[in-house]
Amino acid sequence: MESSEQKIIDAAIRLFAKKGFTATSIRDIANESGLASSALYYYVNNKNKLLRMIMEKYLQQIIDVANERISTCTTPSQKLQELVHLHVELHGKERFVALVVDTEYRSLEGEDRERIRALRKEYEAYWHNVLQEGVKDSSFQIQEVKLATYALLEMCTGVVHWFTPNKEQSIEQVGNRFAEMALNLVRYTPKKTDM
Amino acid sequence: MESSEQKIIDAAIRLFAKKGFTATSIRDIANESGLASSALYYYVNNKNKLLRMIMEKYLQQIIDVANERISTCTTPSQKLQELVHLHVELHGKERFVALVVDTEYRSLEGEDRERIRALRKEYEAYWHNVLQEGVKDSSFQIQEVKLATYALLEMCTGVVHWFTPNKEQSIEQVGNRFAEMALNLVRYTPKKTDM
DNA sequence: GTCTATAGGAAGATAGAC
DNA sequence: GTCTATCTTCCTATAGAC
Repeated sequence: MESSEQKIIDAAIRLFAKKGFTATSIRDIANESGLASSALYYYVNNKNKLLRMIMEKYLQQIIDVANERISTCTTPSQKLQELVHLHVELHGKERFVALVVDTEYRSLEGEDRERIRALRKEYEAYWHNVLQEGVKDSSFQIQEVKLATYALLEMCTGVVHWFTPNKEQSIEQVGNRFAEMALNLVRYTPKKTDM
Repeated sequence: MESSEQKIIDAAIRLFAKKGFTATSIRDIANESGLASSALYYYVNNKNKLLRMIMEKYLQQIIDVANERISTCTTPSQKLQELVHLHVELHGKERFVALVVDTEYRSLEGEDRERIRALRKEYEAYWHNVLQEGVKDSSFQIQEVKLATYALLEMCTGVVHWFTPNKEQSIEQVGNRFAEMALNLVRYTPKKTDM
């Protein structure tokens, strides 16, 4: 049994992803979730808070999982592969919410915007630190860590724009290929102690 | 002396990039370009045609330049570097219009959408073909050309999301680094005849 | 070409009944 | 919790004067 609140959130994610935040009206969300438009205000302060709530939950989730996955790894190359797999698979499996998080930042204002910005920075720091670590122990050869961070993040985020679930290729397979490409990009060379 | 039509287009690009297509009203564009809102309809059928016009012009431009640049190259690695430079620099220099082209596809409908889709496919084909060529002559080692195409395109397009003009790093320098990373990603190994 | 004025509809949000 | 009804504001687009 799904709660009305969950129905509203799910409907909002679908519609925000398809039409965009601004193009989606409160009435649209109400229709999609089978309620009157006024009923939404029982659960949500306003449309902007609904967007913030969706983005915040998703970002907190990916941060938590990233943290957990990395903590079990010993080498930078393992960590990078974990990050790529997580990011790619989440963007392939939860495409709607990922699309909303990636494209609707500009629809936020003031405090909401700052909060989401902070979470993004926090997540990006994981990637940056892993690359830095790999440069320090010479398993990666990167000219500019910041540029490589952006390049890798954008490459993996982009999955959301072209991947559609199909039987020819699973998102896990895409994750494998992307992890390989990521290691190539940072010029990974295994250390003797890794083998 | 700038024409009213050009003022309208420039204002629309700025506003679409900043607030998004749907969140930008005809009145916003009119204010930004110093005209009454009704004056816009003298030049433009409606808001949707304005978006199509902007996207079409930009895409046709990048296709034409890509075609021209590639035609003077002899090896796949040269071609790939040219494509990366062009894409990165255009996304760094014309950030507003690039952002509109990259994020407002979903605001198009019907024939407009199909037209822009066709142009995107046409442009992506250049990248795909260059990678395929490199695989054939063994200068690139790629597992799946299609995935590598998407990875590279998204990585280069992403520049628009984080680059801001500054004196520490020019967009040309970013282009150089990205070209290096692209060659790493495809496992480029120079052939004897290249040297 | 550009204006003022306005038609006609849809938006976000609230009031108050049940 | 959920509804119907409604307020106010903003939207796209057009009419018609200059």
